Amino acid sequence: MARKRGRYHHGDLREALIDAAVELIGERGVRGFSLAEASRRLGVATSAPYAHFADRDELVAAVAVRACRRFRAQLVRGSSEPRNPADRLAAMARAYVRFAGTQRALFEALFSSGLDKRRYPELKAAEQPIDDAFQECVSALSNGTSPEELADAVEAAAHGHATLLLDGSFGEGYRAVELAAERAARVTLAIVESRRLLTPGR
Amino acid sequence: MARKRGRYHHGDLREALIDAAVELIGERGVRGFSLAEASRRLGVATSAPYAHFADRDELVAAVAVRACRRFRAQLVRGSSEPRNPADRLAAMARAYVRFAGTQRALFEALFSSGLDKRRYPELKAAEQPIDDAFQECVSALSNGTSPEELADAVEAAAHGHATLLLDGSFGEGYRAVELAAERAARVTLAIVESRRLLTPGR
DNA sequence: GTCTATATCCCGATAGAC
DNA sequence: GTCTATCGGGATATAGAC
Repeated sequence: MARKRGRYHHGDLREALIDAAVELIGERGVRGFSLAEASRRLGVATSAPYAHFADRDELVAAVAVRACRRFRAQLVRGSSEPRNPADRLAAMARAYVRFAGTQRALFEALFSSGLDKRRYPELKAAEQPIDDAFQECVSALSNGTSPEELADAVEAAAHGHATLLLDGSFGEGYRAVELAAERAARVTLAIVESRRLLTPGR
Repeated sequence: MARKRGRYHHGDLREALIDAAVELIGERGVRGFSLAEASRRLGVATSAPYAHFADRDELVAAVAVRACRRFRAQLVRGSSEPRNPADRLAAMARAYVRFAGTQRALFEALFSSGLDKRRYPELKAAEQPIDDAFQECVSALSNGTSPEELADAVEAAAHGHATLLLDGSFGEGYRAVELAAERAARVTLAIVESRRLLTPGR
């Protein structure tokens, strides 16, 4: 835990770099993030990171992997209290948007990094639990639709609200986050109620 | 229209730069776009663009403005044929996703550029007609909800499908685009049907 | 409006010492 | 595992000629 102190890292530089990356992305966005500046912040040589990451993108991918875990945790926690399935799903959508609004850097690393995810199988693997969380939450009310389609629909709706929130469409600040989250929750309830329309094939 | 020909531009370099930017963004994403390379493609000096744009971001913003116009046109065209309001709205959501899938570069310039839109009032102005298109389409069925909330909900749902599509969540290629577009259209119908849930206040 | 030339800066990545 | 040193590349932006 000797971060930002001396010139030498006897701790876990790998973890420290991920922390620094999150900070930097939070301040300037993924676009303005560089390996060199992360090193400077930690007081290590710009070559030091290469002992832990093959290149810049690999560090960003590591941030994304961490994001997946936190994200899933927040989704599960946020949706645990309501009793009935529809409300749980709506709470999950709300948690989804709140995560984007409050953990902007992590959300960006996950969805706005411009990374080619096909090149990072571990990231793909880390994303799966997020989908799974929706699936689980949905399984109790799949009557009338395939669970996959309902889960995907809700996830997409939440995702849309989240990204538009980060784009400024809901305004700025705490109020904007809550507004977007609430909207996403309501849309979720609407989708659930009319879920039979999601699979018109039958 | 003497693009890519000689060394000197007697035409409209400003427009040519926007064209080149669209091409480049399409090939490497916004992230990998540079003013310098756009110049190189056109065979002009790297300093030439500065006669038309203050900096790199201003060119990207110009691309985004063009994107707004095309986007709106496609939304309006795509949603003009169905007779009843709900189907029109669903068609608009479908067109939204198709635009993202087929005009990737323009969609990225608009939503994944990392631009601070507050700095580009003309861009804000150019975005308005897109919201308006949804508003108009929604006005015929606002019974039970405020038109704004219904329009925003559908827009967010479409946007979520669009961004997840570009992220690869629906797979790659033509099939993926149509799948995502169809899903967005169905979700729209579900939202419309249960739209009274969007405004629980009353 | 465009060119040539240039200044500056930053970044990614590697080599070799400790 | 980290440092020093360095190479090579590319980008932004300006100055001044045509």
